[in-house]
Amino acid sequence: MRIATWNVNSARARIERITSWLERSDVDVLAIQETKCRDDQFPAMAFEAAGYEVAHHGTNQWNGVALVSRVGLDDVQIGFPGVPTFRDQAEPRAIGANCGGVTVWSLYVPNGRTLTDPHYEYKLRWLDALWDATAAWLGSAPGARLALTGDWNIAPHDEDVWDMAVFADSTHVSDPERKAYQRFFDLGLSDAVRPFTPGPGIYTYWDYTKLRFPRREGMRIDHMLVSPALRVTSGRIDRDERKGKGASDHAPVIMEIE
DNA sequence: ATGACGCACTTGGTGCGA
Repeated sequence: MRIATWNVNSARARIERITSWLERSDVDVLAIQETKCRDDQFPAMAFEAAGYEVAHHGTNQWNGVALVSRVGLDDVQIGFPGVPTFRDQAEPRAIGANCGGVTVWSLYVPNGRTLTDPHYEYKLRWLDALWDATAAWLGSAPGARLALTGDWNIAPHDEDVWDMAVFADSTHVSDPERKAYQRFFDLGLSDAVRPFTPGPGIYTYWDYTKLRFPRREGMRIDHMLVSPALRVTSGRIDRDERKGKGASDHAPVIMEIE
């Protein structure tokens, strides 16, 4: 089974590019982040015409997550237990479902903005709550087939950004964020894609500004974490999809599992 | 070549992104 995750930066603005990529890439399940629309605005029919079932969770122009699958889409969960709020608002940042026997989550971790912004504290709370939920899932079902995929908004190691000096005192590379991410490995999860795409210089996101993409100045912040029951046979980052007019600023990340 | 931000919105300035 082939599973992918992709922050598309608006589902509506990029729907033709997304469905074209899906068919070309022979992907069974795609976890989407930043759909930037309400449920009634999500272009579900375009996915259905391509043979995929659709589950979307979006409330306004911000955030928004979806799962599309051609191997089943059952037991859809909107948010995870204990998902935190920001300024008393529940944001659409997590959707999960059973896709062909694998519980796949599409996750859009809060950005954090700056180290002193309330959004940063929210980001850490959000990650802790996701960890608690994951620990509970794996605690009750140690053999669970689980994939936590999405835009984690964390560069786990220094080599996951092109220049650490540029990110001094920025989010995405701070110790608390990296520790919050590393804790997931304590649960037995592993990075499905990194063994197949060793760095340095391997990224999943490039800023639209300052010629970051052609200069190969990016960040590795989109990750797929999998439970021990999943055997991963390959992984890749589709850098070509970042090329050309109308690209998202993130590239799709793909894994193949048995 | 892979090229100089893009998307959304009670729409034209502002919020957000990383």
